Amino acid sequence: MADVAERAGVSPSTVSRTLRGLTSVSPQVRTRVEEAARELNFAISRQASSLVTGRTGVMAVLVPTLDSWFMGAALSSLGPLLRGAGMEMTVYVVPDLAERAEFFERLPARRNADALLVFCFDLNKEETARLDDLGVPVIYISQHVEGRPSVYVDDVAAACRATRHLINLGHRRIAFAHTVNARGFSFSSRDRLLGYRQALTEADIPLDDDLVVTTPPRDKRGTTQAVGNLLSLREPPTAIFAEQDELAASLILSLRTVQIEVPERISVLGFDDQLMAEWLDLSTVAQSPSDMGRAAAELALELINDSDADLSQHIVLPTHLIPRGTTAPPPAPQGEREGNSPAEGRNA
Amino acid sequence: MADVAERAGVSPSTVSRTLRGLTSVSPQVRTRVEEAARELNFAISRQASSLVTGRTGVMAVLVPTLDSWFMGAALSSLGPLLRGAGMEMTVYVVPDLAERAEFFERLPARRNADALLVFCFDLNKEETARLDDLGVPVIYISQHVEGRPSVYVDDVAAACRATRHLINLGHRRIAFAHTVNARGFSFSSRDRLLGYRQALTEADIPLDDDLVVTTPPRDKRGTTQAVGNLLSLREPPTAIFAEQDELAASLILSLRTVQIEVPERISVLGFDDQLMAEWLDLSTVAQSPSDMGRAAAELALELINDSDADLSQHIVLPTHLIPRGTTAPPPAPQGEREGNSPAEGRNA
DNA sequence: TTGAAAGCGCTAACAC
DNA sequence: GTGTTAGCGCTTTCAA
Repeated sequence: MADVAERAGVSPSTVSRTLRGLTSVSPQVRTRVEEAARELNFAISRQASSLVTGRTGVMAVLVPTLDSWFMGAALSSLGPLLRGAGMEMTVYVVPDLAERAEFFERLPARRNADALLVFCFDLNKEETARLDDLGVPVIYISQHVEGRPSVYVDDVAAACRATRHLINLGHRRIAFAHTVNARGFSFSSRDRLLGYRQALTEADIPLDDDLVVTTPPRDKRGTTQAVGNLLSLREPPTAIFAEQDELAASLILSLRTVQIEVPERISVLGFDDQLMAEWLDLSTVAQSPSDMGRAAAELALELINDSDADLSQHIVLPTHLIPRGTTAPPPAPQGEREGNSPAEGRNA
Repeated sequence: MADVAERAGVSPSTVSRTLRGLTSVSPQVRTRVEEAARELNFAISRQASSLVTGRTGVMAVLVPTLDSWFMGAALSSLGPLLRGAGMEMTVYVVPDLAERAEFFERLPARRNADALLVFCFDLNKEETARLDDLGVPVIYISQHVEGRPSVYVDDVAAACRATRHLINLGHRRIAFAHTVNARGFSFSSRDRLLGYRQALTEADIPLDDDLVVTTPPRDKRGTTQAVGNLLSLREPPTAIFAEQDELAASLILSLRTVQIEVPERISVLGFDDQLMAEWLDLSTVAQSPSDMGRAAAELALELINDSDADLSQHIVLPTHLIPRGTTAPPPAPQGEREGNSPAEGRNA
């Protein structure tokens, strides 16, 4: 910077003012400085400036993985948005409990970011408290934390509506498939199961734990086995609600492998509306991770700038049921009908 | 830090030494300092320390998007590896040409990172030169840049082998499907086309531009249309080599929609071996983005520490042809046979 | 509108 | 093994 100042024949302060776009610089000086900076290929060191301003210009992002549709979409939308605000994005990938313990022990984001975006972690009280005294705003995405800024969809309601869709089609034996996650990374999954149960209860359909199956994530064999378990039940399901599209896709392919047509014999309903849902013509519940990312980033920027902004606001984004080709009425009418709620046609 | 020093009854230097894990601290003092640091919830400011050490502790990563299988896998493996080396990862998402121009204009990584990992960009000379004078090592991933450290797979050879697999099965009308990318983001795609052409030429199969189709990325309609174009050719293909699994998946579903069985009527071969390949039982060429990420990170760390390390080494990672259920011999023997190369059975 | 000087929080070189 | 001191590159008073 001293070099630039010398070359432009001004003081370092003036160079600083110019490069930060302050107005209190005469046009001629401004041109001279900018030219010198360009010639010397100069860029301000964030390290040095943040040392004095107290701002790092960094948005920290905590994610369990980047290898998922949700994270990819959410963070891709984040990047350009932050750039617009002059911020950079540093990403902490914390895939398992060991890394997680270490993260919370060392808390590397402390003093090294202006805000922290926490994605998809099911934090315990202690962890939340630890983040609280990070000294910067912490925004929770795809999870709701009491009294802290959060951005999420109402998974319970969405799953409930989705399940009702199946009920309204005439299904009464409805399975719920979810993936086992490492403990502490599965907020939405739990809520979706709640929604499923709620819909069944409302429709007076008895809950049957045999209909709730669990598979390891992204495991073809596990899915096949789950399908086998469901089919070998005395009264097998006529519909399966999968907690995620990926799982739904896997289920459909497993079912077709054993010559069970979807939706003729069994309906399958997903959650997410990611790309493969359209390809597979999969009925699903749409949510938009990029909207969530954007909302979270905007909220974070607001909290950074207004130190006295509302720290406990929750942004609940909408979901949409998208009926496609994998859900249809069950193959043969099930005997009992009496419990059917009279309202709500098929337009759940 | 001064607070910690005071609380522990030592000087700031000692605190610094302790927290950096230097050995020249007596055990008792070390315990006292660590305790004080914990009690005060103190963490070192990277900003301040990098100002004096000249190291930022940051690995910058330049990617076109995060919303893709390749990036997700590559960066997920990167995170923990960097953490192990005490580094953080800041990600620059540069999705289009406008953002790209701005990135290269401002070069925000300058002085704010110890190394830069450039993923999947097909850079021009000027851009490469601009990165050269960034002052830190720049590693190119999934692309080869002459004289610069690069990590990639041999797309030409892999595509050639893959095409030979189809030829060896008896196919002679082989289509190549690729996605249109924004100019400058499509290094591998180009190389895979080259490999395809090379294999055909070696087998004396005439190149036919009608067999090379292009679709917008992730566009169902575009795929459907491409399939339509291929099927309406006077002599339609009996096999399609898709530049990526995603595209292959989309093609298969399009084909099945119009009642064309895969592989009975048309074989489909992908590239990547991502999750959906296994699900769809898709024959494909496997590459490992996480290995590429790891190799790149290790190379970067080496270049950071050895200023005189070999700056032009290229790491070429292996690919594997994985024949699964979507490739089979063509339905009916094609008339002409004379051009067949005698070598190489079916074990391409 | 510009410059001089102080200092942000840390580390490194040197003394003890 | 520990403390003292100078200074990394910037921004920010304050004075001119």
